[in-house]
Amino acid sequence: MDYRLDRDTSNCSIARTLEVVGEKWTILILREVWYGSSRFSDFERVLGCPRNLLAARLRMLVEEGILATETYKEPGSRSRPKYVITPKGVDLVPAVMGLLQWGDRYRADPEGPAVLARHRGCGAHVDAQIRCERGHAVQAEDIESVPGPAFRMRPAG
Amino acid sequence: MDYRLDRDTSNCSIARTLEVVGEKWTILILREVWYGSSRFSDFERVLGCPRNLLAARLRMLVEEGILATETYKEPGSRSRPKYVITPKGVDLVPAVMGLLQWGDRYRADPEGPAVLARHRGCGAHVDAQIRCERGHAVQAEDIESVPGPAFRMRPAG
DNA sequence: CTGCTGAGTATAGAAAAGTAAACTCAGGTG
DNA sequence: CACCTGAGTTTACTTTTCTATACTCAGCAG
Repeated sequence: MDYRLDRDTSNCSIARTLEVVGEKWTILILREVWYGSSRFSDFERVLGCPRNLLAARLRMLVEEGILATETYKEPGSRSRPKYVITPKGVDLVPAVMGLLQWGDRYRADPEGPAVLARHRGCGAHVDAQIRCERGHAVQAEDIESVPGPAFRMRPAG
Repeated sequence: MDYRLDRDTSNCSIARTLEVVGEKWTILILREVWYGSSRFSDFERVLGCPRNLLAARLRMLVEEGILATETYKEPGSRSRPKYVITPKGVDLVPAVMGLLQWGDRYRADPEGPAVLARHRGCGAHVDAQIRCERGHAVQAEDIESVPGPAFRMRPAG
C-alpha cells in the first residue's frame, strides 16, 4: 500500500470536473456563451457541431446548473429558449482562462492570439495566476498537495 | 457576416489546448506526475487505465514537450524510462488548478476535498485567480474579449 | 540458457462518442 | 390552410475508446 499509488482517486476534484466539462464541445460551448452566443442556432453556426450532440451537451449543462434557459422572442416569431450562464458556470472561468493562456503561449499563430482578454476599464491583459489565500503569487513548484478530509485509500485487491 | 458568429474559430487557443490535453486520461496522467508518479507501472496502477492508451498518451505528451523521458535504475535491474514534467508542462498548472478548484467547490464529498493544495512554507490554501497585468484581481464579468492579431473571419460559404 | 520483471506492442470484441442527414413539431405569416 | 423557421429528435453509419488477454524484448539472477 503506497500512499500515492494506492489512494482512491474516484473522488478527485479534477476527475469530477472533467466528468462534467471533459466531453468534446462542452468547453467550446461555454467559450461561445462567454463571447455572447445564447441561441441553439448560434452555437450550431459558430461551432459547426452536430445538432444531436449540441442538444445533448446543452441539456447536460442546464441539468448541471452551469447554464440556465430563458426565453427570447423575435418580433413575428414565437418565444424560443436561449441559454445563459449561471454563477456556477462563471466559476469555470479560471480553468478556461488557464487553457486559453497555455494555448496563447504554445500554440498561437505566428502573429499572436486570435482573441485578447483585457481588464475592462483598466485595459491591461488578463490571465490566470496561482495565488495563496494570503495573496502571495505562487510558483507551481511551491504548491504542496496534502491529503484532505475526504482522502482515502483504495480498497485492497 | 456577424462578428461573433462568423469568425474563424480554428485558431482558438482554448480549442488548440484541448487538442493536446482534451483526451480522456491525459490530464489525469499529468495530475499523477504532479503527485509524484513517474513510471509506466505507477500510472497504470493508480489510474487503472488500459496499457495501450497509457502508452499512446505518454508518447503524445512527450512529443508535445509536456513530459520528457529520463532513465532510472533500480539496483539489480536494467535502466528503464521514467517520465518527468517539463516547463511547458508546468505551465498547464493554472488550468488544472482551475478544474480542481471548481470540483472542490461543486463536486466534493460532504467531508470536503480529497486533496488540499497549500503554499509550501506559508501553508495557506492555494487557488487559481484571474488577475490583470497591473495586479488587480479581476471578476469574470470584467473580462473583455477583443479580437487579437490573428483574428479572422471564416471564409464565406 | 532459463526464468523473471518492467515496459511496452498487438489484437480482438464491445461500448461510447462523433457525424450526417432526414424527420418532427409549434406557432406565426401570406 | 399551406408554408416557413428555430429548435430540436431519430436513425444510420463511422470512428474512437475501453477492456482484456496474449505476446515481445532487454537485461539481470540463478
